[in-house]
Amino acid sequence: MSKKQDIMAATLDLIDEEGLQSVTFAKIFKKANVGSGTIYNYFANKEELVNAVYREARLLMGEYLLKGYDPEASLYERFKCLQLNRLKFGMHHPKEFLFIDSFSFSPYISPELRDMDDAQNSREVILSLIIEGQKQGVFKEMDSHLCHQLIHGIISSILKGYYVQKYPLNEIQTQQVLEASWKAILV
Amino acid sequence: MSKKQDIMAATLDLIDEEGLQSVTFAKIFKKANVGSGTIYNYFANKEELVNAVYREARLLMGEYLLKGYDPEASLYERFKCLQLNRLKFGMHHPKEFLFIDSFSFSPYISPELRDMDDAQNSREVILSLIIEGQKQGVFKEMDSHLCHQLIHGIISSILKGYYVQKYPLNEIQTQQVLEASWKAILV
Amino acid sequence: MSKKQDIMAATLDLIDEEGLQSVTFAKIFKKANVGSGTIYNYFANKEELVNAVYREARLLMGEYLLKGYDPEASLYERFKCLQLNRLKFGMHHPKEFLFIDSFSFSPYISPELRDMDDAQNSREVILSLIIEGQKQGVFKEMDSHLCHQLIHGIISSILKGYYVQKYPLNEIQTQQVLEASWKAILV
Amino acid sequence: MSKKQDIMAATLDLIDEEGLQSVTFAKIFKKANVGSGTIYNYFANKEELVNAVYREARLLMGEYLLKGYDPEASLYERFKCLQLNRLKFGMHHPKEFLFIDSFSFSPYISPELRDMDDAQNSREVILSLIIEGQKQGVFKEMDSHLCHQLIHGIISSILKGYYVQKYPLNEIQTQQVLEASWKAILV
DNA sequence: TATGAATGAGGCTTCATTCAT
DNA sequence: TATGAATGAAGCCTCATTCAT
Repeated sequence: MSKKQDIMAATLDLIDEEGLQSVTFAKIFKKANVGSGTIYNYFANKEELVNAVYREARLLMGEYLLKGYDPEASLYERFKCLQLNRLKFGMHHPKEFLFIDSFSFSPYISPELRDMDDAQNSREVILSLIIEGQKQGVFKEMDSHLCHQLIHGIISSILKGYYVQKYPLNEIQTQQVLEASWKAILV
Repeated sequence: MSKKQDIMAATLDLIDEEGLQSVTFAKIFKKANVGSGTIYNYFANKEELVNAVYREARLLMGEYLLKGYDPEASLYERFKCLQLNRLKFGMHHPKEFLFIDSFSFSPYISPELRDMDDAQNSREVILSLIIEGQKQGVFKEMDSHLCHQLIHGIISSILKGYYVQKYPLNEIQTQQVLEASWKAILV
Repeated sequence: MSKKQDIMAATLDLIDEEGLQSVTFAKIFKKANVGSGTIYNYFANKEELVNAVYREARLLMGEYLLKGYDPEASLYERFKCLQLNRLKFGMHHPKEFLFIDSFSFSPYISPELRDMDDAQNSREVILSLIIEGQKQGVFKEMDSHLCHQLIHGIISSILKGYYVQKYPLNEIQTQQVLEASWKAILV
Repeated sequence: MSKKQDIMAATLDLIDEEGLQSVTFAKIFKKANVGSGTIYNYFANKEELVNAVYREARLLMGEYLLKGYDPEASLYERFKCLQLNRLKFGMHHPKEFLFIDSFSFSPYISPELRDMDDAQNSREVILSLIIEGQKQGVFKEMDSHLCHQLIHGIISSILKGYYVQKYPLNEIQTQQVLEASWKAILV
């Protein structure tokens, strides 16, 4: 692994372990096993480092969200695929998920980055699906962004409870969550 | 207003405006109009101050959540009351809501405080209501904490979108959100 | 002496001893016997500190240059007074003189400060005197700024040689220098 | 041009543009178009580099000062030649002149180097000339080093004013300056 | 109780220097 | 000889905290 990747991985680990506010360069250098000046060969300052870590996490998530998405499948199948992908992403990449969730609206993250297109523009896919479902009379008529926020929020919230081990998230709970988010927006 | 309250109010304002990570004592002193030593008459250190602000916000929320709650009302009425109270609290106290939401799982907040009982123990009320609904066969059988997290998460997520003005939250949207959270957990 | 004055005195001493480029905060704090943060109660940063030291030195010099100046005295008396004052200032305040001489054109000193009026505007007095002498046909006709630079430069140069003990500067040498600068610009 | 010369030229340019205190190796490497390690093939460290640049400037000046010097010419002619050479050197090699002037008494330059003999020992020539003039009763009796410093100082000072465009230095001003320095030391 | 000058540990960053290629 | 990624000592500066008033 390159020094640059070492540094970024150590940064994400530390953010997850202690929160961004307590991540210092000293901790990063120690964990990444690099000299204190090495980071400046790759990042102009701390903010750029954090933004780079954020960008990488977003790219990873963007890839993940559309895994196995079949535009020809039924509305229900497509909905479940998107929601499951998001849930699985959070379960398999907790550090990335929490970092994105916490800092998307932090002043530490530059606005352009926050609004970056995910790898394959998953947001657009989900919004289209919502509008399609509403046109078919399957989903309740409401502001599409409100609807998006709603089903997205269910996944986020469930993941946060899972992280602190409020409950397990096995196959059965996973299905319950997907069902709940589907039913929430039905007519 | 007492100096203590001045300090706590200034702290919450600053956290809301700039994020906890960039709140310094110097800014608090300036905004609260007190001398730099004054705080130590009330709080042993910065962590205690932040925890006190957190505790106050939680107490305020706890009060709010059970406003107008009638234990004799129907399951549906009681559910709607609790969800609406949470939503209204977030709308009327955005600083408090966001602070609680962001820092409930932060290492900055002591664990005992995070798990504190609200003023009138609103969490217990909600959990009881969930279990009651499940026993009646109205709510789907699932882990009650999962269920709680689910309906709580819908409100939180909707509020965050509202704060960044993704959509309005008038009477009609409010009803849609309450309906969605109700339908999400029906059998 | 106040902390602020301690800091400024230590800074000037260090500049004299080691040159501005090697003056570090650590050295200043040690020599001034103050904590490392104390300086920021008085100066926003290192540049402001150095500029403040420069301003003080300029004010001191400005006062000195017009000491005992009698506008009614003869041209020769007035010329000697100004030149002697400059020489005496350099002999009695070598640190201030060298600092001003070295850094007046350094980017470290802000342009407004460099062009500040001395206490009683000694530069104007000298220039007037030069022009007056030229009108009387005593001084050679030449650009007044060139003439000013010439007689000023003699003093500066003589002082620098004195500082490194190339020669003594007793009463006799002093008179020789004043005579030389007077004769240099006669018709 | 060799890499070594590239490095030295870049260093002198940068010292002239920004002052020694802000010249970093990174800037030198960039301007000289060499790799960051290359310098260490030629100079053990930064101080040696700066001293080498200083030595080169001094050699260049030493050569210049005795250009066209005719030991057989009259005292006046020889004096004018030496003074004019110094003035012309400063006008044609401002970077070298200022660097020498600023750092001759800086702790950055090693004492041996500061007192180095110029290529053809111009200092000795000037001192001899002064003593000769005094013996002839043309120059005023005074410490020869004081006298040397005096006429040298006039040239230095005039050049510094010229660099900041206080006045032009055409044929007429040049002659005025030479005359002034001659008259300054006459009996 | 209220103040704010003083403190110093620790933060981020720079930059001369090394060393493997 | 030429390179530049890596280094870490040391620089400047911030800020929570103390203490004399």
